[in-house]
Amino acid sequence: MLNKNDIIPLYMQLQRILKEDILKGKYLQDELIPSETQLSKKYDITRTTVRKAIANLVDEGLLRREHGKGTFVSLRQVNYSIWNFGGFTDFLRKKNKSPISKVLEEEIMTIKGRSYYKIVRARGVMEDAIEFLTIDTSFLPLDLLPGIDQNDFSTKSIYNTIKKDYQITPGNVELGVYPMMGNERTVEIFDHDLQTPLLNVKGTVFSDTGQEIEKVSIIYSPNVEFKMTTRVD
Amino acid sequence: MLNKNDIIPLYMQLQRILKEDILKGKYLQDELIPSETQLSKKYDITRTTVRKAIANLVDEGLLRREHGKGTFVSLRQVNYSIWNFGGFTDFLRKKNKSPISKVLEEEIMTIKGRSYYKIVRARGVMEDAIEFLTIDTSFLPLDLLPGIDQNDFSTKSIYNTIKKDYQITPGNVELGVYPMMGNERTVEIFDHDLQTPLLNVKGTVFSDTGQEIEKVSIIYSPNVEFKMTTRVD
DNA sequence: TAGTGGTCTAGACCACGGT
DNA sequence: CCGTGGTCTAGACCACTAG
Repeated sequence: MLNKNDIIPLYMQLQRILKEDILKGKYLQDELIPSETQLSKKYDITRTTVRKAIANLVDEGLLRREHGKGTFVSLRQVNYSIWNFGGFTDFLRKKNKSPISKVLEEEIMTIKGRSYYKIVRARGVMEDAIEFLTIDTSFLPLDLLPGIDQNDFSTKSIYNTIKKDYQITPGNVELGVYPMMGNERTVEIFDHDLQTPLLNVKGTVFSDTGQEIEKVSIIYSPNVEFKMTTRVD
Repeated sequence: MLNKNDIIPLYMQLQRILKEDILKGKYLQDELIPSETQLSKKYDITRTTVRKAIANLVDEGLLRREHGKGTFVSLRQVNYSIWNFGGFTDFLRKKNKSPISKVLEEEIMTIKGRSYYKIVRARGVMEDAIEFLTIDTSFLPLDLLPGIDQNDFSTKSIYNTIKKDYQITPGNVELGVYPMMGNERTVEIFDHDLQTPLLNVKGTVFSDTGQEIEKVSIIYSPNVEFKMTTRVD
């Protein structure tokens, strides 16, 4: 039952109950869950509130609605629309996901006489299991960001660290999109078929003063969609 | 204003209006849009309906809500659209190249009760030899663009024809980028290795009145770079 | 025809942010 | 304090699906 005096909104409480029921197997894949009307009576809340709970679970990819038929369990792979760079952590937090980073490599290296901190991370979400969504390789110039290599970026956001500790704000990004074949590492991390081509986005992030803050290469999991909106004239 | 008798839901109509206002620059980055109450009064609909429109735009990443403050434009706008979206012919002309189009397929077909003119073209440049850069598949709705199938698009630009003959101006474009493997056709046209993955951009072009003008799928040659500039905040 | 989800109204009270 | 967004109620009518 729901607690109407709880700080937690009713739709969230219901959402949690439904999610647990689904994950516990009370409702099986492609099975109907109770109708909106039934749920609103059972929990003594309005249909509007039930709909909000269900809408969120549809967004999360746990449920699927079919007009005139009902609401079905639909445990498909989640497709995340990622069309931006800077906000991976924030993007997932807004969706009530728990972002995860795993550091794969770290190195100080010199390119063309300039010293860089190179860090490779697998990034994803923690749900029932860990699902990795991207593999990010970053090159951060040590002259501009001294000591940046002393951070633990398995828990912190690189962008927030640059903003807070160095008072540098990322601005323009130049990026290119390239197709690539998977390799041993991507197969291991994304658990995809070796034949599946992947997307690789390479970019340079500049501060508003025009300084090069970061060079980055992002390999996207096949489960991620790369979408955007723009204009032509 | 909104049309309460339209088949299109009110929240969608409002959503479209707000989206266009944002993309056209009526509201600038980090600027407040009118409050939910103001919008509900202006368009004579309830706050619930306004909220649904805004919620969708927040999901799309065009808006950001802040409790107690208001709703802000939060747009990571792509400044430079893909170089051949909407401007392939003009783009090449400006570079003193000779654009070439070869029609591969043409067909009138019906999708979900709507009639479309489907045209597949290989597009490229004529230098010493012909070099094809993209394979474009366009679906043009015949109810909106009657007689569009009577043109010879091996010499004319689809966009210019739409602008001049139908007085419709392309505006927003929603697009997704996907990696794909080559096939017999791409190998023949681009003369690439079958193992090479390619980029496929799929998009929908809308007019400024929100009508769907074209669905398009573009396969890029390995010789083409897909680049753009954007911003993070 | 009965039941489902899809949309919408006209209210209400609350929590948050800035004055 | 007032205006903002966040939640919720108790209805209503519609469009779709299936028996």
